[in-house]
Amino acid sequence: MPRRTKQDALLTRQQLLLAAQHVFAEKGVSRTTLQDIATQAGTTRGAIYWHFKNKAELFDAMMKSAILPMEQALHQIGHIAGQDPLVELEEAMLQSMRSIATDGQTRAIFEIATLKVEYVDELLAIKARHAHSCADATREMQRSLQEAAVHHRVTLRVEAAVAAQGLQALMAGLIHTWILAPSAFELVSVSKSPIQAYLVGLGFARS
Amino acid sequence: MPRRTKQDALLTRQQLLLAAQHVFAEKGVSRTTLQDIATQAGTTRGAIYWHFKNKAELFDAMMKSAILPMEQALHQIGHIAGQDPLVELEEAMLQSMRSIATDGQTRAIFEIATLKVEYVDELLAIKARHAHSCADATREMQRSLQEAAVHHRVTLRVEAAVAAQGLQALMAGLIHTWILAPSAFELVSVSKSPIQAYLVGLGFARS
DNA sequence: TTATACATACAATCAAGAATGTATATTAAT
DNA sequence: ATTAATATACATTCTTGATTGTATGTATAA
Repeated sequence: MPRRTKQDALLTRQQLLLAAQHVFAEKGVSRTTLQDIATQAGTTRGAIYWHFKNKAELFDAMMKSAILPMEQALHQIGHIAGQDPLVELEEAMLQSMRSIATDGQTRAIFEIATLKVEYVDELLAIKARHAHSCADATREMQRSLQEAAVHHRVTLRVEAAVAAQGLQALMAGLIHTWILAPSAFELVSVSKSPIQAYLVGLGFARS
Repeated sequence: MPRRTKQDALLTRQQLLLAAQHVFAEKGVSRTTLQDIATQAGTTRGAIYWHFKNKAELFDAMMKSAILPMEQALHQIGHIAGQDPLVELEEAMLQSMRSIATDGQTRAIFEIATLKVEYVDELLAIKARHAHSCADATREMQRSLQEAAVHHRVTLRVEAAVAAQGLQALMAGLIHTWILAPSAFELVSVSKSPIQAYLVGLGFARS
């Protein structure tokens, strides 16, 4: 039955990525066999080896396909003209939390990235990419904080780069802690106050 | 040559744990074979199977042996009578950071726990233990924050439990981000200001 | 007709675990 | 104090299952 149309091929490729996401989240990356993924996708290993070189590249592609939309969404919230940059920053962070807490796909990706994969050998490149997007996020936050400082006419009590590093860490820590034990607290509602407290501590007036 | 003395046996056990730590940090848990660990320890797989049931229990024992001293150290810093609880809390957090940044053993453990292991199946129990000690730390922080609030005669601007959750997340996030890219910033010095900012944001006066 | 998009079959590797071997420390009896 | 008996602390060997990569088959779209 092989040799389907190009659209069909693209579809099976996407199904493979989706299947990989499911199985990785359930069994962890190292323990999922390509057979597992093929079965979940309703195909055979042959299809996987046609679309991807091996498990590492499949995982790589899966991560990219999942992270790209998130990065774009985060980057797009540069800032609407005239808006309060601080409110925008806060809202962007909480929005990220919201999607993690409510959207199963997003949550699965975070679970895999933080608890279900070992960053060694071929996967070290992916770790590097995570570090990179982490640094990017921090820079974005730094810019937002500086703009907000100008907008609110306050001087940051902490050097901007360090302040941004702290804010990024606070967000990452909240997410990480929640992923580790989602029933321990409600991500979005609990995140709000600490973020505001931190911003107040940086010098912004409490709203 | 077998049947050595009991002290010898205990020594090989500890060497196995140390070897496991090294190899796990280097190759990741799932990819290290028991042969790897045995070789690194200068013994054979027979020794491992004598002391431990399988790799999962060896990993479990390794984590316990490494985490117990840390937990004790953290718990012992309950508080010296008459001291400022806030200063003590800050100092305890920075001290943890310091040991992670300077002590190779501690750092290796954190690296394994955050980047080199997949928490699935038999290792889910260890994930649960992490979550548990995470919750413990948060409770300790909550207590410290409340005592500090009394001591400084301020009312927390954020509910104590939530404030503690935020503080724990901030610390966890800083550590996690640093483990992901140690060369990106200096853990101890960069952590100080954000922690203070957060505490100020909770309502404590800036010192 | 040819390259594509897979499915199927095959070979090779590899690690786990169990079984077994063995030399020595302990212990109890003499 | 010796010595026999036994349990200990491993080392070695073997089997088995699982997974990977590759090679080949094949029906169909282009």
